[in-house]
Amino acid sequence: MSAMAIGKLAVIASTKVQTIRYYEEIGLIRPFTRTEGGHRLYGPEDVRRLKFIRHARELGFGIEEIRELLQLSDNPQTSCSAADTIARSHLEQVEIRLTKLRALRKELKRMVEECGHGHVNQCRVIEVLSDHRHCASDH
Amino acid sequence: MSAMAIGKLAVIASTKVQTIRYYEEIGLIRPFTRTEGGHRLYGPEDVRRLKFIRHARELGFGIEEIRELLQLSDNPQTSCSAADTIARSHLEQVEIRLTKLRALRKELKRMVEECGHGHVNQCRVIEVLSDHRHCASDH
DNA sequence: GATACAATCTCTAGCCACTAGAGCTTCAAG
DNA sequence: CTTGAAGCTCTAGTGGCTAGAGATTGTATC
Repeated sequence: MSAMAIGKLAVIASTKVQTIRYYEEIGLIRPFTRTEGGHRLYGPEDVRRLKFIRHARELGFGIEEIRELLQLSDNPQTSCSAADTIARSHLEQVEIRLTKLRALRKELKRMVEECGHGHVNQCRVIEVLSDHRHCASDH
Repeated sequence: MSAMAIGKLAVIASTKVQTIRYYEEIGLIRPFTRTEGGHRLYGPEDVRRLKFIRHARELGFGIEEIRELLQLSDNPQTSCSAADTIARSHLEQVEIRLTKLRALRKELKRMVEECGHGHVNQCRVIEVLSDHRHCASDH
């Protein structure tokens, strides 16, 4: 009785219909059955699975990482260490991105603060972009 | 005498040859001439231009933003305010990304710190991913 | 039961910013 | 003059969707 069409699943999991079909194409999720006419039908388990996927995507995990995590959660007996490894390495990547982004912000801030508000030929924005040596920090 | 082939330009500007050809395709940079055989030839002005592009890319500017910035730097008489606007709005985007990334890191940290190191059925990593409500902060 | 219309179906192509490779031609050193 | 690196064009692939065309199905109303 709880079977639903793709549109409803999309609303529940805050996804787009096309995205669900895309996830099916790449083998992340499948409707448990179809109607005679070919419409996909999903159950509560599919809702959980799709929410899992979307949440992991929000946290920045890539599709292949998610595929692994799904496999793990499908097999509750397996050791937690694989999931831990994936999450840890993902965290590392985030730390790296954060560091880069902070350096970037610093540079951009300096750039706009020093903009002379005159003509382009005195503009620090253009000048800084023209020559890497004007940068205070690495990036 | 300072004319160089695409390979040398690529080395000087720390780019790949294909990337330069791609930039040409989308109209960011053009060789000032070609050899009879069709090989691209670049001069010092092209080096500066490509470095400008690469540097802006490193700072996270999109191609269309760079296209505008290039136009500005090509016309030193124009007002600086357009460049300023582009840089400022870019800075804003960076701030937003930073905020999101910090929330993300927090969540990931909590996730891996609470991982029980047992089996997946008690694993916080999987559990947190399974349900958004386990998250401490928005993302 | 007929009709209207929303929802779904498949298939193709596009986005961004490159990157990689096939198969051919040109250039420069010896 | 030969050789081999470097260049050429063209096509296709990456990730993670998103959008649209044109056909079909499902469902609510009369």
